Amino acid sequence: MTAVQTNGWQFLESDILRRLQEQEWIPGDLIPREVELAAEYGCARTTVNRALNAIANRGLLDRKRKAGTRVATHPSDRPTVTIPIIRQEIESKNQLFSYALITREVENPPALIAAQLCLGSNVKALHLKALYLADHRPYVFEDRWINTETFSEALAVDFSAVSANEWLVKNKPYTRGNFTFEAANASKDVAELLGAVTNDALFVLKRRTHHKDAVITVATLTYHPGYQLHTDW
Amino acid sequence: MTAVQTNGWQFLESDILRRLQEQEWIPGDLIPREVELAAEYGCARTTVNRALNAIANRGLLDRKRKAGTRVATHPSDRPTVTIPIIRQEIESKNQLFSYALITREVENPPALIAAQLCLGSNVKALHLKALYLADHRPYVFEDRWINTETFSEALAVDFSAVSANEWLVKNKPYTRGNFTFEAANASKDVAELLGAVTNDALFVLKRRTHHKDAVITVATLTYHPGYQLHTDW
DNA sequence: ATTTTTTATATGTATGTACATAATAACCAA
DNA sequence: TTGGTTATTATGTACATACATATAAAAAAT
Repeated sequence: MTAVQTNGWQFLESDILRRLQEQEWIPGDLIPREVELAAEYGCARTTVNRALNAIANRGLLDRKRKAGTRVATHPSDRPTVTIPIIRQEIESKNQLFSYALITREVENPPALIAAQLCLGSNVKALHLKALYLADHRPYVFEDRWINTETFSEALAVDFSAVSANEWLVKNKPYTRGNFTFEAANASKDVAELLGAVTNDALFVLKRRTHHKDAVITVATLTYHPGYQLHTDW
Repeated sequence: MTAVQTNGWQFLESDILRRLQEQEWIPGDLIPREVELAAEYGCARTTVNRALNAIANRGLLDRKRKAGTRVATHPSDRPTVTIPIIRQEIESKNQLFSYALITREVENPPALIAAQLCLGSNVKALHLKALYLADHRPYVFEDRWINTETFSEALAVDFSAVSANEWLVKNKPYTRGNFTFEAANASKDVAELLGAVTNDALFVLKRRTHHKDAVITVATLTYHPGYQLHTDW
């Protein structure tokens, strides 16, 4: 599947991965030292170092100074789930992307949201509800709160044309945060919006976005029935 | 939040990340060349190379020979969702892990499963159903098919004591495959097993595991109501 | 104008060397 | 034994250097 890399350190990487797969060394085992592998492969220790580090970054090797390099004992699956910008996700399926703002209010968030936004009580925030559509069919419903204390620019933006999702990506890139995936039964309101039946199981993605330690926004994305998030590893 | 790295290339990495966050360069921009950054920071080009590559691996920079290094234009969120071994996941919450095999049959899989296992029609496979418990409460229900053509050793294993999950990790480590996350309404049977109510929205994880291009197993993991998969990035 | 060829150049990779550092292992003292 | 000190050593990092390679941009040819 993966093309052969004739590179050097990349060849080394794939060759050592092969040896791991073939269980030449089993989990917990100490593999040969860098100098030994360098001799075996006829290359510099630097090159071995680079290859082993690449594998260790994937979590398949544990490396410690002086202790040597061991085969990881908990080879937990670490697939990288790429959560795309919604527009990109839809357009990559060759479907027409569209977006509809439902409500835009400046109001007091419920306590839980306020806590997540690190807001004091009785501080208002910007509350957006919007629907993203693929080929005019509901794709995902977004319920978003934006912290206007740390992020007052948002108040000046009319999110009817540009989605908060895209606007934020464009104006506050390179932020961090966290995600939660879960399943939830559709409420009557959400079911109506998504063309679902009340109580349908829906895939829900909650995200909280920071920018330099300040919480910018929390969003709950409720996907249409049947949505699947896919990943290889 | 992140500790300051005094390392060198790691300092460089975090400093360049900072400059990205502060939008010194915006998406699409060409950032200074390696030699220029090396001069600016007073280090070798090798060091800059390492730092920039680390950032590019995260997807925040796009690098091309001769073209230079640009700030990525689609900073899609790429959190690494670590899907732990179930035992580890439970024990890391300081809960008691237990496991119960429900059924173990060698039988003809339904067409869809047969296709996923790359099996011809009328070829039997090993079918396991099991329940994983945390503090004696149902945690996740596993419905697994194992390809006994590519993986005949499994037939000799009695999965009543060791879970297929753990046995596979131990005996066929370093495999690859793919995942699908979705939400599903609980069937009557599954609801009963998981202590849920029929129709409850449950988080479902489907995985297909390969070993050197041969499909080993497909598994559907249905989590207890309220389960959340969490990740930072 | 369009296509092809050439050139310049930024990143990619490899190596030898040197020193730093973490952590085991060996040693010694109580 | 137990506890603490020291020596050893495998990996971590940095640098100078050299050459490879993709490719954008310039030059030449059509």
